[in-house]
Amino acid sequence: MTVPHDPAHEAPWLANLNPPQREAVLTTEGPVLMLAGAGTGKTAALTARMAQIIAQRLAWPSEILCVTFTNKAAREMRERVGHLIGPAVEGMPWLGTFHAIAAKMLRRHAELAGLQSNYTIIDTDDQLRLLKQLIQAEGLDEKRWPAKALAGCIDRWKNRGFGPGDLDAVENEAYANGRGAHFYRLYQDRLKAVNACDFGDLLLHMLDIFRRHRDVLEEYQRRFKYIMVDEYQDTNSVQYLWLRLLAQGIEGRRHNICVVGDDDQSIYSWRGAEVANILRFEKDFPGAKVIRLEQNYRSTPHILGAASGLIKENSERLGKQLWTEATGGDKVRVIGVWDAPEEARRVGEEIERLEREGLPLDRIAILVRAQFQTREFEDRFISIGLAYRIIGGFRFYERAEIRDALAYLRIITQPADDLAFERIYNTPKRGLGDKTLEKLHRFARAHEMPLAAAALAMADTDELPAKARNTLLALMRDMARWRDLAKTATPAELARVMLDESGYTAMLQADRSAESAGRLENLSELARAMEDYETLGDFLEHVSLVMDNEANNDAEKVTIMTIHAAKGLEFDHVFLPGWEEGVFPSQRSLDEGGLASLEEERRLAYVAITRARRHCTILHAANRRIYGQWTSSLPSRFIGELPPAHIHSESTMTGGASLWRAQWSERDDPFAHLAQNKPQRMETRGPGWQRASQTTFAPSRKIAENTRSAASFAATPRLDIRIGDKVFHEKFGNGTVKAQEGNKLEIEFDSGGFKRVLDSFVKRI
DNA sequence: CTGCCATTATTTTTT
DNA sequence: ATAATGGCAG
Repeated sequence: MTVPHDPAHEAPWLANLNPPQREAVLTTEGPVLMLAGAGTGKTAALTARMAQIIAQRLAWPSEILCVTFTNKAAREMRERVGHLIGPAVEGMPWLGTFHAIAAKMLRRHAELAGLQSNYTIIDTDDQLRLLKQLIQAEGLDEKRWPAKALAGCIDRWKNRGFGPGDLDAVENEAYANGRGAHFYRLYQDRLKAVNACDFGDLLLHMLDIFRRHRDVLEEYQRRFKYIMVDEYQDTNSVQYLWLRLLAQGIEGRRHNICVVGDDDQSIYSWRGAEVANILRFEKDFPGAKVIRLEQNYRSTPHILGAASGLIKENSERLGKQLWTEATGGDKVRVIGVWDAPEEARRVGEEIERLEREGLPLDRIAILVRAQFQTREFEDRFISIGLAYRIIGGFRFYERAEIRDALAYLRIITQPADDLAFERIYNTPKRGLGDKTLEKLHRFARAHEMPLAAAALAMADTDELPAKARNTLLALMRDMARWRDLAKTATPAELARVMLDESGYTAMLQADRSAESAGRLENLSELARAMEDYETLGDFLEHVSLVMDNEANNDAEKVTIMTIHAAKGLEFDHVFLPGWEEGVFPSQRSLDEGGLASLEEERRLAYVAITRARRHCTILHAANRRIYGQWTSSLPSRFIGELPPAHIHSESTMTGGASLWRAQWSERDDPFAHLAQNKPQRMETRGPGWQRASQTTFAPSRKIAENTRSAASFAATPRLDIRIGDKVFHEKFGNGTVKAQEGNKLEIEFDSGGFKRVLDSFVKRI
């Protein structure tokens, strides 16, 4: 007995929703555009909407298409829907990333794209190698026409939904004087020949199939009664066309598509995302209901005020006014410092203060514009023994040793995978070189067979020197044996055996360099990860689509990452360093993108500020080393655009930021003497200048002091490590423990350095 | 085929 | 400054 509108009998997923959220959840029929500002609970609304559809029996879970951009978002969504409606989510096969869903469809219809259903998804590494071969084979100068440039073009074309035949004259000119389409076609043919496709192909092939095979398209149109898309402002053209085909169609039925996004958080246009997609949604789907989520549940009024004031400078907005019921809170702090080392020092001190006040480190983040900025903080935090983690940079599955191991696995499941063969055929070193590979290629091409088959055939001829022949024969025999083993062993067992018998493990063990211990560790981590998979195919599908690894959530650590990586996250306290012209907004975007990319930088700044829940601290330095060159810099224009009512400025230089700015405009380069390392002239200046110069030129003493303070609230020491032990550190390699104080160790590294590090960062060896 | 030296390019990143 | 790639000599 359901009583409508009676809160006591209301479905649990409707509780705690505000009116617009509720409207978005209850408007299940017809097109819906949900404009959800930062921190306004869009995921809550989206998951509730799914729960509503399923619970009201409007559709089975298998009849809902729900697309996200990242695996993380897909995981979170699945988890939250499961929380609301129970185990029925297990039956949501079409909740996932664009690529995962397209890959799944393509496995079913591979033959329509000229592939077999067990096609390989290649990564950018393989892609680049393949392109290089093509460029070489065509006799092009790779210096003049780099493979990277071609890869970039192809990527762009695929993002826009262009096949080799769809390029106009301008696009065709973009590579090798009008041979763009030619190379694009060669590349596609080559991929087809090795039964592979790249990431872009997953969507492009499916789009092509939908267009050419009405029956396939209609099957999916009938199946998907409801379509939901997260982060719609990030969709590129193929994704848009793909969605539009699926959402349109069937006569007489409502287009039940609901997209969620925020035009102010569109920060991926350089990757092909088209904000225009969200801006024209109402035109694409006439009668669309537009719902604005504007109540922010994350940040304090000052933080929202600062962010809103900044984003107002942009044109081309759909417009939203964020508000909050929260009151109080501190203003956004803007701090000017002398140089980048001081910036890192300052942030380190602030974090130590917060830590003493009881704020867990994992609620603090440092968000930077570009990866290179992380270094300064990393160095500083190592020396004061502050626990941090850097997100981004090298991902697990991108490491060379992991890729090698995966290539071994790929060649087992897919003997025609030439790219995998090339990758491992001389790794570890077997004495096989380019010459032999070239002969294999020639033979393979002549007989239209994969490299592995060519190797087997040539081992029986006199085409190769005896040594190479024997080596190849041995390798092929190994592969045959592993392929046999694959039938009975679990994927993890197979991996361990292969790495062992191929000599790969031995190669790393013999390598005494700093990284080899970590590489071995990574490989056993890989084998461990494989335990979760029944078949090798499942595992390989997983790694090619899910490149992230969510393993290091263990200890409380400060997070350092790029603003891009922080999108969708929130932290109590956020530090935003490097707000200087040329750094943020970045020089490159100012140079090449004009107003549009400046606005994207501003949106990025908006995303950065809105990550903060309670406190936000912006920093800018007067001097910074860029590409090894000391450069003076001006505070970012974005700082000037923050409403004064919501910020509090301070500076380590006399007179604060305003005076510093005034002095800056008086002369061409007041800091030039510093770049030339002449500290003596500093004595004649005011106390602020002295302080700045002192911290710049005599950092060692200060570091020593701070190190003490950091150790004073140290945790308990590790009992398994004592002085004299050999240990391994991810960044510095092997070393010997010279001293132990709390959880800090002093280690003399084999590479020659003497460092203080946290004991949780080292392993005993 | 391997090791060494020189040249070069250094935003953001998912899938 | 720095790391990573590529060419050339041994």
